[in-house]
Amino acid sequence: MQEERRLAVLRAIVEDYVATEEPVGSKALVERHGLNVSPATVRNDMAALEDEGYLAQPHTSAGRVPTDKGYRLFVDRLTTVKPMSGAEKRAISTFLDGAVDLDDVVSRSVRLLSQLTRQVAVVQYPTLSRSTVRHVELVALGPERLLVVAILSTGRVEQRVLELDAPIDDAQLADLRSWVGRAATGELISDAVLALGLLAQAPPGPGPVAAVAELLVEAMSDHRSQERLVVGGAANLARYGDSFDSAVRPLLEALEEHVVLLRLLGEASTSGMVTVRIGAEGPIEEFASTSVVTTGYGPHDDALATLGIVGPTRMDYPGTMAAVRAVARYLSRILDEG
Amino acid sequence: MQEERRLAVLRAIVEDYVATEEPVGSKALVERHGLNVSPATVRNDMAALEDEGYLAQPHTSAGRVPTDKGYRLFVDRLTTVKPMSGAEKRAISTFLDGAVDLDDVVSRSVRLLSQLTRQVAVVQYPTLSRSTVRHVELVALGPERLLVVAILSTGRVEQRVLELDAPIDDAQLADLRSWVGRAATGELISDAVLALGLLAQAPPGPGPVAAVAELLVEAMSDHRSQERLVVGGAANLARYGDSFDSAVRPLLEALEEHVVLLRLLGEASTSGMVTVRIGAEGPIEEFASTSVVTTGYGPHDDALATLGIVGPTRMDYPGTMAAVRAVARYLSRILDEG
DNA sequence: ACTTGGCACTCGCTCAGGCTGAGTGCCAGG
DNA sequence: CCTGGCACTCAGCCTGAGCGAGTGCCAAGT
Repeated sequence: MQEERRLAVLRAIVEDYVATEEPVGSKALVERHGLNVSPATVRNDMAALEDEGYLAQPHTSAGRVPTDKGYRLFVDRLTTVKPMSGAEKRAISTFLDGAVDLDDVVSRSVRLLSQLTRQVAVVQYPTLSRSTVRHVELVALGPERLLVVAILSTGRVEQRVLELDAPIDDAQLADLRSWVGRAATGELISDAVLALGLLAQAPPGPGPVAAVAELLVEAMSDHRSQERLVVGGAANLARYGDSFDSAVRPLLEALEEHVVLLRLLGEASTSGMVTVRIGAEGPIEEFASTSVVTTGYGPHDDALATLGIVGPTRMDYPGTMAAVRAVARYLSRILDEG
Repeated sequence: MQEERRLAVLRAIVEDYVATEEPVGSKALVERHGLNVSPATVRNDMAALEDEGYLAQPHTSAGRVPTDKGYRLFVDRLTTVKPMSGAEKRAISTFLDGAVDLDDVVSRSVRLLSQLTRQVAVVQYPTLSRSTVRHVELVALGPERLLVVAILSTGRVEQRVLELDAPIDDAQLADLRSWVGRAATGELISDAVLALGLLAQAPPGPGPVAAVAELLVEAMSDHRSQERLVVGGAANLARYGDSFDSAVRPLLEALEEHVVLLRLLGEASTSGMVTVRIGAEGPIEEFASTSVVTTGYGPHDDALATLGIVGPTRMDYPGTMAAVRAVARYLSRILDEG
């Protein structure tokens, strides 16, 4: 079947181009891959693939290069997921198991991912929606100033200073403390927020409860932590040897704009699956000439947050996807335990 | 006096080279600056300066370029500090005044500094040595697990989980809490550590006090926060147009190695003064072809931490030094208030 | 003792022209 | 539908010439 062979040709071209970074010609193709046809045949196939938009020629009389559409087809239909090697698996687990707290876990993940893929890695902090409230502490900083500290099961600590309308004495504070503690401790954040809301509106509640509750809602709602993310391996951008000033600079700038990055990650946050966004498929123009490989992660295979890499469209998709998936899985497992 | 003119020539060469990025010749020099001598005279001076090691020639018949030694002399003797413009001052204060907490202050400072200097900015988190303990909270997570939370006057919260040797009951915990609170609350960190140390060794102290004290020492000692720093404006590295792969990549890598950066900042942390390390003057080879402009900052003009920029040796030293100093001052003032 | 104009020399940079070779498209035959 | 052959294209590389900015040195002027 010639259709099948064409796909094989496309696959071969993608693989060669990714490896050599040079337009690949018909002759080299049949030599390097075991295609049992002549270069002329391959040329015909190439011409057809070009007509359909999967390939392009940088110049007349140069080899072919995959287009974004070509990569898309490659990723969708021609990729066989290559499993991580045993050594790699071991490296991942030893690398991540040494982490001591959430910050450490995240920063290790970024480093790991960027080293594994040799691309720029981005890891979003896990949201708190699934974590529970371990403890809420109220500390009087002054007669009308209250420090509210919420300790969450992920090890994260959220804190706010609250200005009260009226002074509060020790007894009231103790009452407030025990009420809030009973309402929130051990609960899921969403439940704690709910309970505090009820508490604030119930008649026996003293004045500040409403304010405290509101503050907790704000502190615990995902904003803060969901906004946080870590970028690593920017040095890998240096491999964009050719188009530097034009390509790398805006990318570096975009990578420091965490808001943009969050949008990028948010775009395609499906759980379980690895998502690949190739070239201009996404809405963010700074990343129009890159590909983004992401996946969700979180305890219980519940996608709390997203992690992934940014790299040139010309990248090793199977390997990268495998690495992204593997890191996400290990990370999820660690969150499960912690 | 010809010695004076030579210095003027050196200054002019540095200024021109910084502006144009091209070796500067004798003719262009006398034209652009108001030197009332002929090109030939300037050539003689240049030759002399080259003999003394302040200038170098990229090629036999090209203009002159300052050497590291030349920049050194320029910075030490030829720099007139250019004050920030009113607009710049206003920009700085409005930019920094909007910050809501310490993290925000630091990240805004980095952005500001990198935009002002168009270089890579590095800001170290302020150490805690001058801050006081606002509150210490002990929370029982289980019979033998204790969460220790220290709230510091900077707004920073340090927390650790402590595994006890023996179970502790509520009464003991309350005792411990009040002892620790009395010993530490309101004190400078160093004093608190001292007091806790005494408490731990005193006969009436219950078992865990020693452990708690030790933990607090560790948590409050500068390690954690002093290790933290933020880097921004890496995109400015893209202006290293020429030597890219060779120069930028290792730099980007080094910038992610915070340990290395801390060493770099620590090297020259004098308070008040702006320190300039040019080229290979420092011990870190990754930065041998860059200059580092740093200064200390902190409340009460007390250098708690260091901040600065990393850029090519060919940089606008007066402007950069002014910007670094200005940001450090505003930052110090903000820490004073907060 | 400096400064200056003049002059010969160096050498990196740019541009045009020619060659090479990889790669293509097409066609006719199997 | 595949294949071998053939003419054609064109990017990349090399080369050589010419240009011009810049230098170093020297002899003359102040």
